[in-house]
Amino acid sequence: MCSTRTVPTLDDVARKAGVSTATVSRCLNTPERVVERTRTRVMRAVEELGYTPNFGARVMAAKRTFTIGAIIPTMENAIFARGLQAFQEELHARGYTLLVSSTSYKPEIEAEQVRALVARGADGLLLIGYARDPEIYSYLEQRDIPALLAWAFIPGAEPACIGFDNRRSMQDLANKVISMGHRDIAVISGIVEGNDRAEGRRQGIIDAMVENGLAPAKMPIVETPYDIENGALAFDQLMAGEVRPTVVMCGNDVLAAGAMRRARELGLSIPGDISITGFDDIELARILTPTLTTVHVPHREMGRRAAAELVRMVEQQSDGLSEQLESSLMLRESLSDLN
Amino acid sequence: MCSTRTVPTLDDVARKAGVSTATVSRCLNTPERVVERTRTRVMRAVEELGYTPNFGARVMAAKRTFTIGAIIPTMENAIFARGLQAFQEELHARGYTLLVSSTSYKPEIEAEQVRALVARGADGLLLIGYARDPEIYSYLEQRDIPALLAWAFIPGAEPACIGFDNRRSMQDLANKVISMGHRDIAVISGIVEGNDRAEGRRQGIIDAMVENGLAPAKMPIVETPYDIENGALAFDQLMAGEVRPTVVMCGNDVLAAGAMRRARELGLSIPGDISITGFDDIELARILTPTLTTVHVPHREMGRRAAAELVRMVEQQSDGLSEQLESSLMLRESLSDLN
DNA sequence: AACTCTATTGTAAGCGCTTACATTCGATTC
DNA sequence: GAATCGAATGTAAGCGCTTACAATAGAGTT
Repeated sequence: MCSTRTVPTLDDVARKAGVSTATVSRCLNTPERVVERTRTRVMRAVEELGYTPNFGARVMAAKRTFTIGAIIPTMENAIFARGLQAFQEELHARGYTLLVSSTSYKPEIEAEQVRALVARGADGLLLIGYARDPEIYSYLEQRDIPALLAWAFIPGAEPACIGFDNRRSMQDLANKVISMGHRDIAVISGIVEGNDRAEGRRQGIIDAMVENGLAPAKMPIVETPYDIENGALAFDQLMAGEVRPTVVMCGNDVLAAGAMRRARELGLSIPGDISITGFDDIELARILTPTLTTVHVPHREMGRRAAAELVRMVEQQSDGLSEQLESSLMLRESLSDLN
Repeated sequence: MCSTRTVPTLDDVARKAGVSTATVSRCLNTPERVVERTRTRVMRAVEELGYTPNFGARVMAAKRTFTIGAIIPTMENAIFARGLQAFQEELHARGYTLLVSSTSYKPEIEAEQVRALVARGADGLLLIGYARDPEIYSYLEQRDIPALLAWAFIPGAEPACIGFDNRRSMQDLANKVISMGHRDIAVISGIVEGNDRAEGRRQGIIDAMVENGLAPAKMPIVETPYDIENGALAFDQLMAGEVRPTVVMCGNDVLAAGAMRRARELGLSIPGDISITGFDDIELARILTPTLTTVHVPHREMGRRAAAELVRMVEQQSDGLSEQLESSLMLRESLSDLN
């Protein structure tokens, strides 16, 4: 009750309970190896002192923390939020704590964050996508820290990944768009450098064009950071081009929302004057007017599975098993059928 | 290059550079106390070995981590995202690392997360709002860990807070609504228990009614967790009531988005048939159709200032100075003037 | 040249915990 | 009652780092 302002240690507990520090430690870590009578005595001392183990010391001595780290490009938009929430819930259910940190899409910060998390004792790491400084991978390998990649899928890749094929998914959507009679496609892509997901999505559109005998070289592409405002700006640029596209395919829903806002501001009707598509199927997609045609990604599922697999890796029950999830097309109002 | 699979320690570096461990430690922590010639030699050894300090050991010996922890109710919606991003950026600029963890709005998890973060060496903590188990506060006090509360403002409160007056802000909006001729107000509130912000906002509406001679007792209120789907459901409930409201005031923008979606699904025009208001002014508010009338909260500003103040507290330059930020009304299309 | 004094470096004692190994304790068996 | 054996507990050696204090080296002084 009275705050002594000095943090109790294992020793204090041991002294108070009249046992050795080893016994206290065992009560905390392997209670079944301590006889009930002593255990309750020790636990009472723990309670009364308000003792909490010193984590640093614990890590140093035991090398296990039950902490998983996740490094995401940004917390600012909803793309990762839902998957991460599921990831966290699943980890919690398995007795692990999640610590999250973000890079603001700056690759040079990522290495720093990885070190920070590892240094703070993360038993395993969740990273987004593949593209990153190879030193990060060798660092993790040297430290023997298991890592799992999410939001991407590349068969047979190392480290293991759980996600979907961004390229293929976007290609499916583009095929659909083309089948609906669209020929003049414009693209608002996320920044491709250092972002394999954005790259894959852009490439998927090109694949579809080639597949359908269209010339991808002429296709206008604006590359811009993922946020609403930039989506709007990019839309402006596209409208300033020579050929007015019949559809603007966006690298994600956030860009699409920005594009839609600007279209409306310019007095263009969607999908009457121009169609717009997104990617991710975040909640946004269903509350926009018109509702957004996009690619649905099973974020929660991905988060949950990633948690399960990463825990398995940390506990040495798996070397990292990649898993591909299926995305699906969500055809909604923002895409018109020209046929 | 060749991974030895054994992590180098201070000792290894010292041996390789032909100096004592103390000198290596000094090179890393107080380089100005080491003469240049030795320093470069040591640094080369560090490089070649790929040495990174063991954090646990460091914390244990030095008791400083340059880590700040933040515990937020959820990562899943955008309410905290922007402020947190700003918080993180500002911390980074000051040489601190941010670790985030979320409670999924479950109060009982919060204590656990606080311990987890403190145990992992957080020098200071950012928490959201006031309402929480008092034990958390006494725990932090005992450990002497500075904490700062954000997203709320209560003058003279302890610990210090940086935020805005939720109650007063919502009252301002409600006054505006009433001044536009609305008398039949319905409310979709967030869960009030354990959430002082939701509580304050709801209360602010009541204040305004009283102030304007309306009877708050008759006002229909639905209380529901903050998410789009629940906003939609709550809207249904409200529409099933006896008196059809002319306006639905929502506890935040996310609930408002859900309400708007459902209104549209029911064929109601906004604001023709019914007005809707939100709170927070997240990006969503401007891309909804119609655009959402809401209360603008300076999230980035709040994040930045919180970071600055918390660092000051951690570095003992402040005992925690509360700061009130101003919110402002954003009058947009979703609210109609009945006059 | 002998002597101060300061800047640099080294020595070694922890920080709080886990765990291998040693010891003790009881119960069981003969 | 002595011997045996497994379970419970204690002892103590680290884990990798920081830092107070001690030792040493150089630079100035006289």
